Amino acid sequence: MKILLVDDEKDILEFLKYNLEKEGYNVVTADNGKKALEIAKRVLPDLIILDVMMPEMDGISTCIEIKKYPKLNEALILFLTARSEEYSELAGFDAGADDYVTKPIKPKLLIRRIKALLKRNKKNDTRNNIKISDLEIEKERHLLLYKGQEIYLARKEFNLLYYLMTVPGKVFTRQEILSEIWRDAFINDRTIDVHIRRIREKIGDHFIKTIKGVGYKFNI
Amino acid sequence: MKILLVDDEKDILEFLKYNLEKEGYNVVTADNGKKALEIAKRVLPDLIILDVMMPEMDGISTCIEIKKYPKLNEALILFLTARSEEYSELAGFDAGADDYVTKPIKPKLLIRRIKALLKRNKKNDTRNNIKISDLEIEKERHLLLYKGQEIYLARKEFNLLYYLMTVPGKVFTRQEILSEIWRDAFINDRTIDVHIRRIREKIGDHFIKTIKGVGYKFNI
DNA sequence: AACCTTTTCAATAAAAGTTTGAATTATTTT
DNA sequence: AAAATAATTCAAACTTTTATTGAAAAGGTT
Repeated sequence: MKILLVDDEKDILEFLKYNLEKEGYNVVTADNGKKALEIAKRVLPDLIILDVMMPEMDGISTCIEIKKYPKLNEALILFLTARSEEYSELAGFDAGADDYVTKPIKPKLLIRRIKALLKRNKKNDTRNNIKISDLEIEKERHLLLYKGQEIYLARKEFNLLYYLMTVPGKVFTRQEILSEIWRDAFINDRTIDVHIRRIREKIGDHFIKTIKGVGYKFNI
Repeated sequence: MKILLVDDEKDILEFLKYNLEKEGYNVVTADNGKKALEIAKRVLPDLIILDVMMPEMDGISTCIEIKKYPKLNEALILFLTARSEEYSELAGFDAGADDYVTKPIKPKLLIRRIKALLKRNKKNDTRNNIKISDLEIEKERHLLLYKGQEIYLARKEFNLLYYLMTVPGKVFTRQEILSEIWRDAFINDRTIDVHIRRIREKIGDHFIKTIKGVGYKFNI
């Protein structure tokens, strides 16, 4: 989870960076709006934390600029505002903010808000999509793309491949596969083989590797 | 995101306020139509949730009054209605409602609807029109244009197609379709098929794709 | 009330997806 | 190398899901 943190005060930048990284977030910083924009375009952060009050380009203008970039359109925006700047709340939401936190910032509160934001957004997130080399799977659209080509997979096939791809390289035992894809149904062991074969027929043999006596894995 | 919540019952007011704030919304409340109007003018909420049944000024009248204020024109309106008040659905939409939820209110459902509303409004802000290749749907005019040709769809058909088109490519499960289009009615599963068929009859087969065992999607 | 449209239901047909067992092949163990 | 174990393949059998239909019910209009 990548966060871009933008504030003109070095102290705040450091302080927040420290606290966010402690939580396991991947943090990059910028000390003005222009740099923020540059970095954002390159890094494509999931969340951008913007101080509203900044010299030159303020947070709101920065936000508006950011929103002009299609690739950054999905990024969440969180504003930091001083208590007094009431106006900014409104202007900020107009500019496309998803939340705001007032200064002085309490790290715990900020982190709680961030978590809430990310959670709220999880569904529309591309985390449901998995791309490994030239194979891409989009859960929501029930779509498998191999070299850009759409390939249709039946439900069980789709779920099975998706499952294997969630942790590429990991060997999934038959037992694991069974309890994830078939839940509590009792099925013949051959059924898994057959589904694996079907998938292989469609995407080729090299993606799914059999580890005899152990299970199957998605080859990286 | 600011929400104005209007209901004459204190309990409901509190209950909903609590649930909405837990979701991170900014909630103000009013216990009658007049106060609601005053507060709305001052606060300019993004969404106003109105109980239809209220003493003095009911929800629909309040809605009409609200809509008279240009600054509040963009505010989304969601009605709370008792199951029995059949009339209110139509009257509500006429008054400018964007959605309604029937009592007794399940907070989770309400929140889902709110999210859908806010999202819908953010994305296709141009009056809820969707255009995909040569198919164009105009919500407000209840109009479907295929290659410029007007095609008439019955209400359920229209809503269903519209729903599928809100997120082109996404597979909507029967469950999702049911809870969006039929809300809390109990209908036979085949009913969905029948509506899909009727839509296909009118616009051709290639637009709506069946993903067996999963649901339907609007093909991009 | 008569008429028309829309929506739903229920029965059947069709299609697609899933599972199985037997024969075969591959791999590991003894 | 033979035996044992595990995986693959195939086609047939089976299940589930969706499509289609016509008729009935519900809603709305004139």
